[in-house]
Amino acid sequence: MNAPIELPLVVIVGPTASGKSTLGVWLAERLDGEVIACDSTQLYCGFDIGTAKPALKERRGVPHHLLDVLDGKEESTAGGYRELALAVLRDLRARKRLPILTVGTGLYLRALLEGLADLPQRSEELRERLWASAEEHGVGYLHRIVERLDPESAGKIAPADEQKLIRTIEVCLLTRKPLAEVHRSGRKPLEGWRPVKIGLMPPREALYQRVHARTEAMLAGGWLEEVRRLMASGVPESAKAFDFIGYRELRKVLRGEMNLEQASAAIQQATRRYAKRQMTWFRREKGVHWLAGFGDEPKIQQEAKEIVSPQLGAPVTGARGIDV
RNA sequence: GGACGGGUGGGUGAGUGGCUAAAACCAGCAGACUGUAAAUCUGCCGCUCCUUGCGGGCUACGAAGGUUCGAAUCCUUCCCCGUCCA
Repeated sequence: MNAPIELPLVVIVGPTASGKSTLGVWLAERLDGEVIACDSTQLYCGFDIGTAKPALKERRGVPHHLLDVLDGKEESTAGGYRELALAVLRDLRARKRLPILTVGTGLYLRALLEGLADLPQRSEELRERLWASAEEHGVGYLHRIVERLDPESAGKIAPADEQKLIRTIEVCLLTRKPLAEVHRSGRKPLEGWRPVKIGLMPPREALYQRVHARTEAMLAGGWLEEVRRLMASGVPESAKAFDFIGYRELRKVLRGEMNLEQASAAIQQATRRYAKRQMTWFRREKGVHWLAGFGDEPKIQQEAKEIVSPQLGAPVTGARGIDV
């Protein structure tokens, strides 16, 4: 298979509420682009307000991809996202449109750009058994198993990190090889695209203020009603999407375990922590042009355009970036 | 005015003479993370100094005194908060 010609791919990273969507649309309007959401929560149909999914009017006629592609009962995965995104990229290549990725979920971006090792998908039966015996045998049990199956990975995972331990055991059992070894077999990075990465990093205080204001606005905009409707429409309580920030708190409100005021405070706090984790992740992302502001600020938008524009014509130059 | 109960680090709150710069939890900060990632987990968390060590100094449990080799912990007075009695 011949390697396809490299085309530019705009990637916008940043914490929640930093204005990625706004900047994405703004750039798309000026550069013949289409937006591809890279957000594990915006994938879900019906989960709109709380996931800060851009509303139709905010999309301003710019096509948006990978919103509303799962129903509430399904579960997204990094590998699944990669497949979906690759299909969209093929489509945009054929139609000669500039893809603009708005990225909230760092893992999904990495899965798309750097690929994933050839690992089996999750196995629910296996996981259930592991959870059960983990509960029975107490903390440390899973870690001891990993030490036996894959000492190298065991050294990298904390004994309390059951989620990662289970994934490791799962892969070891299904592939009959240590995870660490399977990882060494390599990943298949994205071919045919040259990422141009823009990072939004507004001042911490200002970001938190936006998070607070946005939470209030979402609640005023009918978020609780949305949750009520989703529950009534048959999305099971156990659905993954109901564990997203805000959705879990608002379910408590509906169950009478919490009042709206408490929920609002809890949501703001959880969102702040989430934003912080995103920043930790994105700071390590290579080749990002960082901008110290919000994506809806004209100054920032202009700067972003000045970074992207020169990259559009240039054929096969390697992506250059400023590391922070 | 009287009787109790209480005032602890950013918050909640344990601690009743040395093992206490003070549990635990939360918040905060930093970090890890290849199919749950809006998840999961880790470290730090009074100030300060350096020869970064289970190191030194300083400050700290409402305030001021006192007892003691040693006090957040005991005593005295004062100030504040809560409940009850007048």
